[in-house]
Amino acid sequence: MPQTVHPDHKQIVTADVVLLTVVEGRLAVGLLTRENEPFAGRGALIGGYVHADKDRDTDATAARVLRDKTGLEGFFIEQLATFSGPKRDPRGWSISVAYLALTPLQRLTNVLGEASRVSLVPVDQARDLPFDHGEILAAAVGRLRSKGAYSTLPARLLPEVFTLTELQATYQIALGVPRIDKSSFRRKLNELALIEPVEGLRAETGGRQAQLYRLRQEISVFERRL
Amino acid sequence: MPQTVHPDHKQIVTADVVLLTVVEGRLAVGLLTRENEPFAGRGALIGGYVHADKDRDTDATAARVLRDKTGLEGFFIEQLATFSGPKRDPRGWSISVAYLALTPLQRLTNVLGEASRVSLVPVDQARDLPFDHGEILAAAVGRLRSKGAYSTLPARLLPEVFTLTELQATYQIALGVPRIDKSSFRRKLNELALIEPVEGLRAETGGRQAQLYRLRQEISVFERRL
DNA sequence: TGTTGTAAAGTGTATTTTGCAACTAACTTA
DNA sequence: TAAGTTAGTTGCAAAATACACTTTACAACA
Repeated sequence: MPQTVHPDHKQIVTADVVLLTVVEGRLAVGLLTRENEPFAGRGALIGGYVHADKDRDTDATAARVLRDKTGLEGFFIEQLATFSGPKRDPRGWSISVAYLALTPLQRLTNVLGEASRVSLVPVDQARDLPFDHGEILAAAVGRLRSKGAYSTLPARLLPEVFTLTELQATYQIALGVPRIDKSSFRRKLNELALIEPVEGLRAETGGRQAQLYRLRQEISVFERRL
Repeated sequence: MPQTVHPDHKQIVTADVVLLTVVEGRLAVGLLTRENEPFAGRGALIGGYVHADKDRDTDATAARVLRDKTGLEGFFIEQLATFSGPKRDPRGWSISVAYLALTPLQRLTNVLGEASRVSLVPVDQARDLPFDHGEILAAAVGRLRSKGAYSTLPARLLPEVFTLTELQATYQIALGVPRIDKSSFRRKLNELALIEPVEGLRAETGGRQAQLYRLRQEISVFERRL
């Protein structure tokens, strides 16, 4: 904490959101075409200035920015890390608190038309992002991959109600692994009591109907032994 | 990232470091007696303003602050999280990038005398810290506890060279568990090839001399299955 | 209406990992 | 040289996990 007088440097303080979802079995990031300089016309993370007068904290900035730019609210969002330095923004020394947001694709359908500026790009094709957004995206994907293995993060990529097959497929995509064993996966879900069944079955496909489940919101991170 | 004109609010941007070590078998945090208002005379985390002109990024701020206030360099340090809001600092809306630093107690001996302003307080006795430093401390301890179980973080609380018994004791303290099984602990260390023996034995105590080891720097985080 | 295709859900078991306890080794002290 | 202390190893039972296979439930269609 400050020991000396507040220095007079004007610092750019922003929040940037990495909005991830699953498109055709692949992780995709929501990018916004920039209207203003710098990098006007390029696709970048969803971000904006922190407004000290109206934002309770940077979490609120992230939520506000997401709401303003997509028109939607209630995303799952958590703080990722903070990026800073003189080079990352051509306007000068800047600091950006980055957030990871996860959403089912279904929520975004209204936002994706021609009219909107939001586009979804597979994460492995999102190259040459402006600022240090490539680095921020890599950190977000890394967080999802590593924390996903011991948390319910990947479930946030699905609607509130889902089948176990959908959940497993989503974990596989989020973790970037080819295949998780079905019985192991379900055994863990039961042991940890992460999910609970809800009324109703899902038909959709040609076979047996699947039981629907939702997250039991209490638990989100579980333990590992040494 | 910014879409609009840079707002004119002057935001306080700081870095705060949670310096943890082990004192008499317990986790302790390094606190600094504040010289200036607000909270002059109280013990607080080691922090300072980000200087956009001389700090490469906030990581550099944290390292600089730690060096300036303790006179020491080369601490293990990693970014923790960022705290912000209008209330946490009485001077106004502020944002603080918090860092977790770990050190062996031995490194601090010169800094702890009467002359120095650094004091070590057991983490469970560090109550009523100024600003939101209590919350930041809790986040740091939480990070060490959770990430410690699948990383070499706890080893950073020891000197570069250590015995396996010391390492195990340190893991137990860092993770806050009463006892880890000796053979399981050593089996894992070997499987993961986290450490390597160095020349020399440690006598110290009344029994058999212990082989000395150091971290193999390549690996710091290891995996778990689902 | 019975056969076939498909996906969900459950079962059995071999294998791996872990936890516990005892044991051997090396050194100090008296 | 006997007793005390800590380091390091080993064997085995119990638990957790991965893999293959079976059963259940539904749709489509001859």
